[in-house]
Amino acid sequence: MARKTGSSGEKTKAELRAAATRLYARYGCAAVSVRQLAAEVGVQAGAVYLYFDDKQALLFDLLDTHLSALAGAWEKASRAPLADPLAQLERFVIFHLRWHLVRKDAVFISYMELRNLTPENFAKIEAKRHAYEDVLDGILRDGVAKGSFQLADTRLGVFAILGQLNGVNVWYKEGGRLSLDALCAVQMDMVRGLVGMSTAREAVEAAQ
Amino acid sequence: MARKTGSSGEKTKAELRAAATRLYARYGCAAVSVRQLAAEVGVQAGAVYLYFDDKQALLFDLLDTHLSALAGAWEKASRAPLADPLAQLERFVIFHLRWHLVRKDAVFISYMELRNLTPENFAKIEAKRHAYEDVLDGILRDGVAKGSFQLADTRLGVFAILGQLNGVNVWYKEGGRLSLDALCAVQMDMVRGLVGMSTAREAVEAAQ
DNA sequence: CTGGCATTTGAACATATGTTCATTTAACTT
DNA sequence: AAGTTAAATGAACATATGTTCAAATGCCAG
Repeated sequence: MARKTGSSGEKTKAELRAAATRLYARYGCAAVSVRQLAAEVGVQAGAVYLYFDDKQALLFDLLDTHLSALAGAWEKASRAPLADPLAQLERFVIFHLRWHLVRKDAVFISYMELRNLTPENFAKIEAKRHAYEDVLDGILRDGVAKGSFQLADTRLGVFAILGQLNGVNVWYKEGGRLSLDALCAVQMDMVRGLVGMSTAREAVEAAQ
Repeated sequence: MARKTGSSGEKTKAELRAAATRLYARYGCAAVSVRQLAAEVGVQAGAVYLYFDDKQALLFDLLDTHLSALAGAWEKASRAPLADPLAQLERFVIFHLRWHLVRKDAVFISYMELRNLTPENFAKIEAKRHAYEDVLDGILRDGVAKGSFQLADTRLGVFAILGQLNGVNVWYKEGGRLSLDALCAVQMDMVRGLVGMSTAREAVEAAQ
């Protein structure tokens, strides 16, 4: 047996990407062998090297694609200008939650497998992540400048908010006791408090 | 060569634990071989099996020790009764930050290597982590019950706060622009806002 | 129907892996 | 000084690893 009936290069490559995302998230990149990955797609180990130079290139491809897609999606979502810092913050929070919650595996990998990148690849990925963090930083700075937010340090605010939001990925299960909309509302409520806008009470009452 | 001069079982075991914590945090459990670990301590691979049944047992030992120590430390730190929910919350936040910031490697492992545990071991570790989360949940419930905190959902509050605080472990470097005390103050400030106590403005002004 | 191209195999390579154990040496007891 | 115990070796085992490549097969244009 050699070439399979109905085979296509792009299809196999896409399947490899998807399988790698799934397996790396579940077991870790180092714990998944090329043979396991290939088997998941129904192919021999050697076939993987037709699409990726080596294991490192595949990992980098996954993270790089993920972060580029994130940047693109935000650019699209933030096209309409908003004057109010709180509205900007809300747009960011909801975008972030929704985008990340449907990409749990990729998100997980993009944080956990950083240490398995070569230094050059690591630098590239970090630069993209940094750019995304700067988006939120800009919103916070704007809010502080306009007197809407009270934050002693916007950089710490960025990490606090992203830490809070990324935590959701760990425990949130679709179809649980909380709908996605309700989740977003509660999270946004806490973020609003975090940045020093104390409209929390009204929001709590509205949610009850 | 067999037994080395000045060797002691407890010492070697402790060194193995320390080396494993360091290496696992840096490269991941699956990516560190028993030989690498042994070499880090200046010993042969076989020696590792005098102290741990296998790789899994070593990993479990690290996580279990870590979480037990956390529980013990909190019990000690929280002995004095506090009536005010905000004071309780402040005690928790500062305890959490200080305890975790000097154990970065162990903390990192205790989150990242969960997936490499057997199901039984995983369950044991999760139970301990859950117990710790319940501490914070209790504080939040108390604060809500007494009308101090405004939170739509204390469980989500737990995850939000722990997410925020654990994020610190990723970026905080000792000797950076922020002292540990200043860090705690800013973080507590944001937590205060998050739970709906809007004393943020005064704190910001005090910090300036 | 045929020839070239795209796609995949399967075997092979060198090396690394987790784990076991008989053997050796150091330290402690008497 | 002799005998016992504690600590560590180093070689061996079976298997798994990432990676390469000539050969084989399916697809499509002429």
